[in-house]
Amino acid sequence: MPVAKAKPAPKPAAPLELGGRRRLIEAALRLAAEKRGLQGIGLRELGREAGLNPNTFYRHFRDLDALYAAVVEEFGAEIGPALRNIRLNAPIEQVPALTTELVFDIAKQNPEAFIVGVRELHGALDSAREALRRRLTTLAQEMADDVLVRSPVPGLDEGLLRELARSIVEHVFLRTLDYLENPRQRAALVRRTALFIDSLLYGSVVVAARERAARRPIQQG
Amino acid sequence: MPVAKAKPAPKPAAPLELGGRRRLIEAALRLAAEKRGLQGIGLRELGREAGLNPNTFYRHFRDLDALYAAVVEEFGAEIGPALRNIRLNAPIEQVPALTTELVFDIAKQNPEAFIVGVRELHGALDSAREALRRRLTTLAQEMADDVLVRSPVPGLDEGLLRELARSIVEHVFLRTLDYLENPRQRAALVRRTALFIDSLLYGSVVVAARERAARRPIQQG
DNA sequence: CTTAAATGTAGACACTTGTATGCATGCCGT
DNA sequence: ACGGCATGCATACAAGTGTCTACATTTAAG
Repeated sequence: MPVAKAKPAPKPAAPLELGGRRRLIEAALRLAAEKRGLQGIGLRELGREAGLNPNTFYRHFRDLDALYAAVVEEFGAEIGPALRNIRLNAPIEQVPALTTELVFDIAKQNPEAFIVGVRELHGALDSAREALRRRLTTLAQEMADDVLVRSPVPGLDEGLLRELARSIVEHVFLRTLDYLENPRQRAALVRRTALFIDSLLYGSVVVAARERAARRPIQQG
Repeated sequence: MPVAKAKPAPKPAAPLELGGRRRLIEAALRLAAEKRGLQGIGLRELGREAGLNPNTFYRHFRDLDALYAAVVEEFGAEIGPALRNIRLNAPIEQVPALTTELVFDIAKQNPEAFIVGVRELHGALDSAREALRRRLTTLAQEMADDVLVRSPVPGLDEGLLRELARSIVEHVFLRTLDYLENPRQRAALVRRTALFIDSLLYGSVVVAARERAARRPIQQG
């Protein structure tokens, strides 16, 4: 097997049974997370990282945009059910911390996917932003639904709740980046994130009440 | 003046009095905002965008990291005093909306700086993240100080307030990206952002009260 | 006015890049 | 067993890259 003229960087020890496509996706995650983001990866570099010929790329992906789509598609794909399970079953006052712990656990298991996914949420790739936004919107809608089931609050606008859920989900995912960068601060991050969630939810009740009072100031007794 | 062999892309109409360094910084912002981020820019492409010879880059910057530092340094540099002016002088209930409006106005005047700055807040460049974090931390500390001046709340931990201020500043800056992408949604974004700020601040009072009650449940009468 | 510094440029070099063409091998379906 | 498909590879091409050396022009200081 002829050796490339470039200095032979040791190929990553990818599991033998992984197909080329899988290897390319995981190589892309590694490179994007530690370097310049998805778009900073050349496909020759990608091939090297995957242990494949650069041309093999075109056997699995039409172009780099197709690779980006595949990478982003995986982000946060299976996190929803686990979050809902906690929200619907755990003691209510523990839900913020427990759901944050879960997201942190999953991030720890898939650090590159989280780093890349969260960064691209506001990144330069239109299609990636759209796909990731849909993901977060879905998670937020599920959260709002669960909150209404467990803690029905009369007068709380469902749209408002969904709105705040969207901000909460975004916030928690951003915190995974802080956590991955400083694993020793996990406990503090969980505490602060839970506080954030509590503050936002309790505050929304206060704000809603104030708005109702502003609209009909005489109606209380 | 010899013409480059590459197809002659029209040079941007930069003000004639701008020096080379300034042109390079602004070219970097334009390219980073519309393409692949700071690290996706080659310095030949940068030179073309700035209307300069690629080698001129080395007359102003030691390397690309030095350029990145210069770009990031400018982000949000003068926004603090204007925000404080509003927080300390406007009617309290209007502060969230007015400060959000101000940030949106400044973002509209400097869209590329905001796009690049906010993205790099969680980007791949360690030094950029650090510099931007310091910027946001400073803005958050000023906000917390101003809130304590205008709305002193007995028992509200100052550390907690700073923490939430940090989340608020981050959230507002993220919303500038939404605004720049959809200028027609400005009013809705301002309303929602103001609601977020109110909810977080009011909620923190509720949460603090609940924590005090949990610690000494008998002390109230 | 002169000199030094600042700033811009041309040309060259070695290297990398994305992508095309064609070949090779293994697997799967008939 | 055979043909088609999937998958991997080698080679080549044109273009772009970062950075070097040396020269030129403008500006500023003495």
